[in-house]
Amino acid sequence: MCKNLGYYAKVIFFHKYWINICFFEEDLNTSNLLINWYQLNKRELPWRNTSDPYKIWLSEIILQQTRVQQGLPYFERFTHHYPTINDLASANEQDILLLWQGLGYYSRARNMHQTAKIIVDKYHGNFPSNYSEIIALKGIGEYTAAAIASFAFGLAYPVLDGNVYRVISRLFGIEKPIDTSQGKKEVTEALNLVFSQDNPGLFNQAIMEFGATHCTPKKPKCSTCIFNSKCEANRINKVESIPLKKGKTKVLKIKHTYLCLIFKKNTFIQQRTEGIWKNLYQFPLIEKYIGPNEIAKFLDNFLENTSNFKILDKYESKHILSHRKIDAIFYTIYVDTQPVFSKNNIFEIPLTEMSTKYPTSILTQNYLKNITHDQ
DNA sequence: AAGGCGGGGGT
DNA sequence: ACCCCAGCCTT
Repeated sequence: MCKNLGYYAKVIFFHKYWINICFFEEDLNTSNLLINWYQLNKRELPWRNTSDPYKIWLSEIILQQTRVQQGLPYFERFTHHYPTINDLASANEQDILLLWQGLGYYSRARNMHQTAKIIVDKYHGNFPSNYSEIIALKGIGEYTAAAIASFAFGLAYPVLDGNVYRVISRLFGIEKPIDTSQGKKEVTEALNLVFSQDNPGLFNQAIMEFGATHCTPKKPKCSTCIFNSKCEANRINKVESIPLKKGKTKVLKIKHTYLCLIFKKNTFIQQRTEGIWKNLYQFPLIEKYIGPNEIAKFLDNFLENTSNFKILDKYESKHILSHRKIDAIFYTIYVDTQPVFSKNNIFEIPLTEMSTKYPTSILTQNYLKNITHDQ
C-alpha cells in the first residue's frame, strides 16, 4: 500500500517521464548493473583503500571541481606531510597553502584548516559520524557530506555531483537545465529511484566512476554501454545535448602590472587580503598596464625615498581562469638604495624564498621560473 | 537565484 | 574558443 502510494507520487511528479519510471520500478537492478560495472572497471585510487574519515574527507575536498588526475599528487603530498587530522590542525595556514599551491580554489585549503582545528578541539580529533554534524563543517556542502557519510560511515545518502547529474539526466532523458532548482529537483528525484540503500558507498562510487570514465561529457561510449537499451537520452538521440545548462559564466578581461624590485638579493612582496588568490603572496601590483617609461612615476608613488633603478626584464604573460582573463606584465627592477615603501603591507624577503616559502598564484610562479631560468 | 572562486585537460 | 571537472560560500 505504502509502496503504491510512493509509486504514484513518483509517477505524478515525473508525469513527463512516466514511461521511464515504470521501467525502472520494474527493473530493480539498475544499481546492480552500475555496481557490477564498477567492480570490473574501477580505477585503483588511494582513497578507496581506506576507511579513515580524515583521508576520505581530504580526498573529497581536493576533488571538488578538480579532476582525479590533477588532485592525485596533492592527496599524496598532504597525507605524507599531515598523516593525521591533528597534524593538519596544528600546521600553520601558510604551509598548508604552500602545499595547496597550484590546485586553485584556495578557500578549500583555508576552510579545511579551520575544520581540522574544530574537529580536534570540539570532537577530540574524531570525525563526526552523522550527516547533520558533517554538513555543518566549513567547506562541506551537500555533495561532500553525502560522500563522507556513505564512504566512511556506510550511511545511505546519495551523492549528486557533476558525474551523477550527467548519468541520471541522460538515463531519464531530463532536459530541464541542471543549473536550475527545477532541474536539480528532477535529477534528485530520479536519483532516489535508482539509489541503493543497501550499498550506498559502493553505489555512489560506482555512479561517479561511470560518469567520469564511461558516460563522459564528450564522446560517451554509448556503443558499449550497460544502459544502451534503456537510456532515454540515447533513445531520443540527445546524448550529446543532455545535460543542458543555462551557463553563461562571463569572463572578465583585466590587466596587471607587477613590480619585482630587487635590492641586494632581496625583494618586496605583499599578501592578498581578499578576492581571487586570497591570502596568497605577490609582488606589488598595479591593476593596469604600465609602460617602461612610466616606471619612474610609479616608483615615486610606491616609495617614500628616491632611488636610481634599472629595468632588467619585462616579462609578459596571459593567464586564463574560468572567470578571468589576465594580461600581466612583470618588471624586474634593480634599485641602488634601500627602498622604503609608503604602503606598510609590503615587506622584504630574500628573493630565493619567494618560490619556496610563500604561496603564490601560477601566474607569479611562471614569472619566477622565467627569471631564475635566465640567471 | 546568481555570481565569485583556479587551474588543467579535452575537443 | 569553449566546456567541464568527485562544489562551496556569500549576497
